[in-house]
Amino acid sequence: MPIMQADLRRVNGTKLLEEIDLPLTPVLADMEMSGISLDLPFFEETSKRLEKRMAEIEKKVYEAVGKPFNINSTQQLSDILFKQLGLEPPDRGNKTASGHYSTSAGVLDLLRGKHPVVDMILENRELSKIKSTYVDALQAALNADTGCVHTSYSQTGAVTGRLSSSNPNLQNIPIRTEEGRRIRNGFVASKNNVLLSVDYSQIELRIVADMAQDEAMLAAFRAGEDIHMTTARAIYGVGPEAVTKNMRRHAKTINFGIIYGMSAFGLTRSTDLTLAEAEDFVKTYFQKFPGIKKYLDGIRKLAAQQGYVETLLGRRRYFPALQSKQNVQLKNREEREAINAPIQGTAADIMKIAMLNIPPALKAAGLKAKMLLQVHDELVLECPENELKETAKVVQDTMTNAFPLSIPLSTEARYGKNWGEMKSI
DNA sequence: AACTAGGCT
DNA sequence: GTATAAGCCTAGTTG
Repeated sequence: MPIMQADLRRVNGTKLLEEIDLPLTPVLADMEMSGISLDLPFFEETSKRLEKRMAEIEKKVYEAVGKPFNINSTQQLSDILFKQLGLEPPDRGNKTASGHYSTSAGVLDLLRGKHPVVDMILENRELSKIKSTYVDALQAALNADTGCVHTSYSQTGAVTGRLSSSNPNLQNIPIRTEEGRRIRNGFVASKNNVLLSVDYSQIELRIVADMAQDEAMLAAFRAGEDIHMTTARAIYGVGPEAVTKNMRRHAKTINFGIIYGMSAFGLTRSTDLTLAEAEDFVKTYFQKFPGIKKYLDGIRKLAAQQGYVETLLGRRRYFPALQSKQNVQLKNREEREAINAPIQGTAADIMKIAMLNIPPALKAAGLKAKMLLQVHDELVLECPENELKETAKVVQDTMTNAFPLSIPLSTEARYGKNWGEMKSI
């Protein structure tokens, strides 16, 4: 840790609220008050179904390893896999701090096919996460008077200026897996209303393009191109027809990597590329987007000189270790943080401005919609069905125009009776 | 309270 | 030589 998290929050916390941050508190208070409706019977049924399935898996696991144990204990599982069953720990046997071999999903994935218990554990892990953190916790958080769950937003919960959400956290509701995504079906619109979700498309990459003033990337966004497709064409040097799914996936990973200050080595960790291939891609990427390269070098230098970086709106984040060359690891880490902070922070600033502007814009248009949730680049609202189109237009316009960059911001809107099954507008 | 794991943008 | 992708919140186990 470069800085104690708590210290940074305290130091910046005062500043954020008093000097820099936007007067968002009443807006957040309204959202917390509104909450979002839960389909309680749905959660009750899901809980039962998962419980039954997990009991089946548990039984099979005990049979497969020859004895019962606590399936939720990573230590017990580690001993069973790597001592009792004699499986070989992959990854040169990296041990956790407690001296056990890791049983993380990444490790288990590499052990697939070596023993039948591995797949069972993986399924159990997924289901147990969903049940404990979501199905059960959300039911417990349901307010009986309102029929809604009411989160708490913190304006100073993230060092970058993002909001955070807790008790319950509604910014990490599953979506990636099929079973997880189903949880969203339990978040429903209240009577006669629909949910409307509007998110910014690739806002962070647009911010990078704007800050770096990289001509090629700006041009791609101006032309309304699929940016990952454009990147794939650039790094592979092929035409649009020749871009395969895999090429686009690699390009997407690189684009994300840029935002996080990732290295070529990091690329090999999240793709199937070899180090040589990854290095080659990064080199080509910077040749095709020279403005990005210049920008990244510039922000590293600036952060070291000043000891801080700023978002487009002047939100600062300090990096005390960056100026001393003592600890290389710490310095590298702060360097990555210094690259990410203005990007993530500017996106947060823009979203906050939009959230300030939306309620008055809705009011001026005579619309009844209410903002319910914010998930960093997404807003979830609720509105009467017959006001859907008009509401979407007001929200999208407000978000698009929240803060002008040298390229337009773009949004996508979806609606539905629940958060899991939404259609494009 | 530390550790491990895993959910999201 | 070593580690290597930013930012969060929550649950279960362990000592």
